[in-house]
Parts: sequence; C-alpha cells; structure tokens
Amino acid sequence: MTTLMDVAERAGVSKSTVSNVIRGTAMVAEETRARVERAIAETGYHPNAIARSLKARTSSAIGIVVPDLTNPFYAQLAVGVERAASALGYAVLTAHTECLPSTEEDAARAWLERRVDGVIIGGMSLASNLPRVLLDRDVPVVLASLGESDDPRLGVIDHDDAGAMEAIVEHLYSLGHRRLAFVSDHLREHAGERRFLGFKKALKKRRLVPIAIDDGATAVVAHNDMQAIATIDRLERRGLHVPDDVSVVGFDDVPLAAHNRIQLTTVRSDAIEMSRKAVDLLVRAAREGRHVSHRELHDVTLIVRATTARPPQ
Amino acid sequence: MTTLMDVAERAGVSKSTVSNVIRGTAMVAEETRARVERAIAETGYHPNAIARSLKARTSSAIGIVVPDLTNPFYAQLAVGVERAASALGYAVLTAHTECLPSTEEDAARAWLERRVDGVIIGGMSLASNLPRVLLDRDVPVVLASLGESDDPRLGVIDHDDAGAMEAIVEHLYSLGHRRLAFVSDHLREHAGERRFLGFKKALKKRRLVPIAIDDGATAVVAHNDMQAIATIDRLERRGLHVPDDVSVVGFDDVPLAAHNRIQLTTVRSDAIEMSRKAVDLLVRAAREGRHVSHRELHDVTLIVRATTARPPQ
DNA sequence: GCGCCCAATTGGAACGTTCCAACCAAAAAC
DNA sequence: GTTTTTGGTTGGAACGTTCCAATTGGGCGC
Repeated sequence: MTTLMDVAERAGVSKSTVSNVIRGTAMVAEETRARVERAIAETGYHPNAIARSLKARTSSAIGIVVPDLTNPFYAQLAVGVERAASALGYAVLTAHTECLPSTEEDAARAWLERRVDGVIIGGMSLASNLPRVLLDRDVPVVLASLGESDDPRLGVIDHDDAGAMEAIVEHLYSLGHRRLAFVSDHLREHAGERRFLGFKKALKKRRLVPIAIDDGATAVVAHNDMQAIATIDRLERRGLHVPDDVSVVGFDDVPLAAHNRIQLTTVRSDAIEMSRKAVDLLVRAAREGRHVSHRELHDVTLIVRATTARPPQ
Repeated sequence: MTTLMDVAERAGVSKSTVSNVIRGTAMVAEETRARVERAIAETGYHPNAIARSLKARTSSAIGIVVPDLTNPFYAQLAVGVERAASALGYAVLTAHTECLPSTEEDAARAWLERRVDGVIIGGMSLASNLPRVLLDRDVPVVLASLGESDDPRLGVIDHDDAGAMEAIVEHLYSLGHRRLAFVSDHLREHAGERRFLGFKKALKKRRLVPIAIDDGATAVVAHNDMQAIATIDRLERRGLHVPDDVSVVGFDDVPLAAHNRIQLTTVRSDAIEMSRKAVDLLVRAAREGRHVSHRELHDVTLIVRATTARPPQ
C-alpha cells in the first residue's frame, strides 16, 4: 500500500504538503498542487482512514441496531441511514440483533472498541441497557421509531403512535367492531408496549377492553405490517377469511402492503425520512461532541385498504 | 477515553504487560494478570480497535454490496454475513448500491480508504468494474449468488442457475405451457443475464423461444421472487388471474413466498448458508493474505406452490 | 558461590496520519 | 537598507496500539 510519504517523495515535497493538498487545509502553490496530484494519480494512493481516525480521534463511522433486517421497514431504515451517512462520509456498521440482549451487548462492545461516533437504534429488547452503556461512554444515541425515553441524553425521532392507534381504533369502531385484539412480539419488541398502550387507551375511550385473538376477535391490530401479514396467513390457514370474518390492520406501510393480494389497511410512516433525520442529528451532535437532545414526532396517516371491513353478523 | 497506558499505570505494570494480558499473547504471572484485570474492570477500558488496526495493518472489517436491502433475499444475505462476520470479530460495512455504477465506485473508494479486509458482492451492475478495482489492490472478493466470472482471483459461491432454469421450464412445459416469458431488470442486474441464458437454453432444448410478457405468454419466469410477486400484482391489476390465466415462477424462496395469499412456485436457495460460506472463505483468505480462488455451486430445489397451473384452453 | 536458564517484564520503535510551531524567501513597508 | 509581512513549505511530535529485543531476578545444577 502506498502511503502519504510515498506520494510526498515522488512529488518531491514533504508529507505535510501532500496532506494539505488532499484536505485543502492550507495554501499550496498551484504548481506544487499539480505535481502532488499527479503523484497521487500515478501511485493510485488512497488515504489511510485508519491512521486518520487514530490521529483525529473520530472513526467517521456510526452504528445502527435493527431487530430484523428481513423486515422491510427496518431494511428501509437501514437503507436510509446508509445513504445519508455515506453522503456525509460516514460508514455504517449494522447489527441485526433480533432484540437479543446478548447480541446487543456484543454489538455495543464491538462498537465501543471501534470508537463509533454515534449509534441509531431502530429497535431493542424490552429493558435494554444498550442506550445507557453507550451514553455513559459519551457516544451519542438516537432512537428511531421506537418511542420515548426518560433519559434526556437520548435523541428521539418517532411517529405519533398514540395518534395512529386512535385513528386505527376509530376506523374499526366505526365499522362496527367491538371485539378487538392486538398482536405483538411482546417478549422482544421494546416499541410494542407503547403501541399497545395507545391501543388500550383508544379502546378505553370507547369503553372497550382488548381481548385475545383466539377469543373471537373480529379485528386484529398488529404491531407492524409484517406481523399483520403473518397474522393474515395464520387466520386464513385456519379457515377464517380476511376481512370477511376478521379485519386486520398493520403499521408501517411497507411496499408490499399495497400488493394486490395483500391490500393491507395500515398506517404510513416514512422510514427513509426518519432515518435521514436521525443521521443528521447524530452527525451534528458527534461533530460538536455532545449528546442529541432533540426530539420530534412525525405525523402518520391511516391508509385504508382491503383487510378491514364490517364485522360478520 | 481510557487507554492501555492508563490501565498500565493503575495496575503498576508496563503497557506491554497489559497488552499481553488482553491478548493472551505471552506468559504473565497469575498475580499480575489479576491486578491488570481489576484495573481494566475499574476503568471500563475498551481496547482501541483503530490503533490496533493501524499497527496490525488489518481493519477486521469486510464490506458487502447488495443491490437492494429491501429485497428479503439480499436482506437475508446481509444478515448471514453480519452474523458470521461478527462471530469472527469482523465488522460489516454495507453498501446498498441499487446497482448504480457511481454508488459502487463510491463504496469501493470508501472501503479502500478504510482498508477493508475483503468484500462480498451480492449483486452489481452489468459491466461493473468493482471486482477488478478491489482485486487490483489485493482486496479479496467473493461473489455470492451472482454467477461465474472469468477472473481467477475471484471466489464464487453460487447456486446452479442453469439447473434451476431447466427444472422450472420442465415443470411449466409438462403442465402444457408453450408460450413462456422471462422478466428481469436487465439494465441493472448482473446475474439476470445468466439466468436468462439458462432459461433460453432450457427452452431451446424444447424447440421454443422466449416471448414477451405482453405477447400472450401463459407463463412468466421472474429473475427473483420479488419480481415475481410484483409481476403477479401487475398482471392481476390488469384483470388477469394467476395461475388460471398465467403462471408465475420466482427464484429464491423468500419467506413471503410461502404466504397463504402468495404461494409462489419458486426455487429455493439458501442465502444464510451461502453468506456463511462466503464469509468463511473471505476471512480465511484475508488472514492468509491471498485471494479467494475457491468456487462452489449449490444445488437448488424447485418448490411447486400455487402460482403455476395448466395454461388456459 | 558461580554461572545459567527460564519465566516474567519492560522500553522503544514502528504503523500512517494530522497539527503546530518554525522556517524561508521574496515582496512590501518604512 | 533594514524590518515586517505574507505566501509556501517543512520537520517532528502526537494518536494508542503491537512487537521485538533487551533486561531482571530467582531457582537450580554442580
């Protein structure tokens, strides 16, 4: 591998000058610049980001935690993060944790060692100490799409879950549904609890209580689209029809939700936009050497498709 | 941030000893080891991977190129790579390129600067020079699931596309189909061409030629499951029924393909296993400072579900 | 009691950058 | 003609590790 020094020798200047040419950090004579640039081209020199990082004490890398990359919503989140980050010269280290605390810890350790400049959490285990571990070591963290937190050092980009649940329940209620169930992977999803809370609150307002899905529910609200789609599958394999026998609502509006054979009623949240925002906040905080304190709530819109209908007589 | 030196001072030993304790690289007295370990715990020291990388001239990071993370097949590939890599202590830098040459070049530059130890390519643009650029700088590369290559320095983990296409065509042919079309995102997918070749060959064997989808095809073979699912959507929105009017076959067997409402006939290829293999090969090559020359072809199996049937009379 | 060996430990030189203070002409100011 | 300025350029000290050669201090053989 060619080094800065090699380029300097070839161009007949000092390493400092080469460094200045590359980073445009100081004045350098036109003629010298040309000579250095030629030397760079001839040697095919690529600056060593590792050495740079060591000296600069920044890795220009951020981490992102997703519970499941296979879920299109998280995939989109990851894509958005990757795009925004690389546009800013940051690399993205992805951890697919499945919300397993041990995997989360492994990721945290690896990232701390690699000195990531910040972390975006798209999902985590129920009582995860991931944020604390990172924050305590002065790594800025932003939560994307997974709700509030009581730690003021945490940045939050979220959608209005309570509002969404209210809209969903209103939609189902006005169709005539009174027996509503909620499905979610409680054990794992941190966000699940909060959506369930919003769901319960919206029910309570109408003097209803949630029931179990097997308890004759006429409508099922899922924690996200993939769970809704899986629920449809499960119901239909049991011989129940959606939406004739039971209505199903999702959350996220993944591209597939609009598919002709699915046509899932859901709530739209813009993963790409959220992740762009998250990266922006994170990078700015990292550069200024502080935590992200900003919080913002995105509006969501209910998209009624063909998995919701009046309950059977 | 605490450094090795801080730990050494606290434990009253030299930095070398601390280094030895951490990496188990030389003999150190039980009593000293305990003291050092206590100091590490007390300071919450995490070794600086950047400094380590600089000295060791290895980043312990690999890159993975996927055209579209949103496609569950690539998502699974990424998951598999991430899992296998982190088990070996490697970080994964993901590039979501959409098969855009410019994005590929950006990724290559960034990775070269970060001195990745190897790259896995899950998909790339048609005449991509990504492999060459990397190989020329002695970065080992393995192609996962995207076919052969004439460059002997390239590792290849692939499935038997030709065999798969033969099985698909045989299945459709024996159902009575004679007017078959192939859909693929030619412009982008590098792999597309090869599958199309296998398709054409299988047709030729039966004295058939491919026709356009709008030309009255009774069966459509898609380059992958997501394109198959999108094709079903498009056909059905046009009022055609699948499989009554036209049969559709996919490739990959993404989890969704088994969904009650989709039931896609497809070909199974194991992304997780392939990526595990790819990482193994890559890491071994990287450690031995050579290219990956290994090539292997995985068998695939046709899974007949409910999107294929006899053609209409 | 002397030399030896071996286990345990150590200092210092890399690794490839950045950054700062210092330097050097030549031009400008007086 | 001396001083000051200014546009360019430079060497060397970090950054936090690893690795190697060198050092120390017992214990052991004789």
